[in-house]
Amino acid sequence: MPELPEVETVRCGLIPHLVGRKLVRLLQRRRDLRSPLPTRFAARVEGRTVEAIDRRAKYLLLRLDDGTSWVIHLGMSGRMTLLSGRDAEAPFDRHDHVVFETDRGTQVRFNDARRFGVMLLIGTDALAKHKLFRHLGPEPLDESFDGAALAARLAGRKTPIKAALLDQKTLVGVGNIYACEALFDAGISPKRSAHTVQGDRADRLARAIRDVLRRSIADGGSTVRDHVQPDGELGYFQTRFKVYDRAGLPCPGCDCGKAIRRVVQAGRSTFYCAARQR
DNA sequence: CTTACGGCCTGTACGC
DNA sequence: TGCGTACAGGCCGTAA
Repeated sequence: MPELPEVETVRCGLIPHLVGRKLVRLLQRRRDLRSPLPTRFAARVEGRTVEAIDRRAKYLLLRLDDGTSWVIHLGMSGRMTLLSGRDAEAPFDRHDHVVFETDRGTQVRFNDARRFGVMLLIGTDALAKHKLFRHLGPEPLDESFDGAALAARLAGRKTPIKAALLDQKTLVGVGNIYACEALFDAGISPKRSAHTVQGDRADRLARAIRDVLRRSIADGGSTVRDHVQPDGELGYFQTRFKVYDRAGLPCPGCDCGKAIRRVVQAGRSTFYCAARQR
């Protein structure tokens, strides 16, 4: 489900309930996510205190007090929901794969119908060198991310700019929705060869990426089908989409009067306005 | 090194 | 109603 804004929304929803709390019980209801859950998972988590929750790319990082990071990726359909009191006694859904509780009685359920999600326990020192993290590009919301940084990552690349934005080696956190939206906001065609996005175009695109991600976080992310905040609230940024999933509707950006088009690039739907985006 | 593609899963929407 | 198909917010491994 989640791109950067959805993961960030989940992170912020979990922090008040988990940071400083001891994890007292973990139930593993099935092991076979994208990769198998950690061996002796419950024993390695129970009794640990969560010191912080960070995010790198689309990964949540629960920092435990024994120097390990509990790495969680939500895949396409993963959710983390908080339950307390009576609600915590509700029967499990068939896709509630991992359930855990804190010393304050808060229950967290990790639900992931498609099982593209990931959970790992990795020593915090070793994280940056781990194969899942080693090749990740820059964080778009870091202060140092700007047009020049983006342009440097795009130099020499012949793939379409849309595909380059989805590649987490270029930059992290952008998925199909926000790639479409950012390209629209920047007025750049998704088909343009990535290496031609330099100078002013790269400045506009870097700014558009940062803006769209920030505005979505402010709205609690986008609830297209799966995303819910940990407290059960929906996200609302989908009401502000200008092109994503709007094929055939009029372009909202100018008076071009053209309809939003849908094409397939790298196996994913791209939505754009052929008049406004060059 | 880069790029393209199949595959991983389940659920849902749609056309017949 | 059922059935088949296409598609869905991600990413990995492989091959060229």
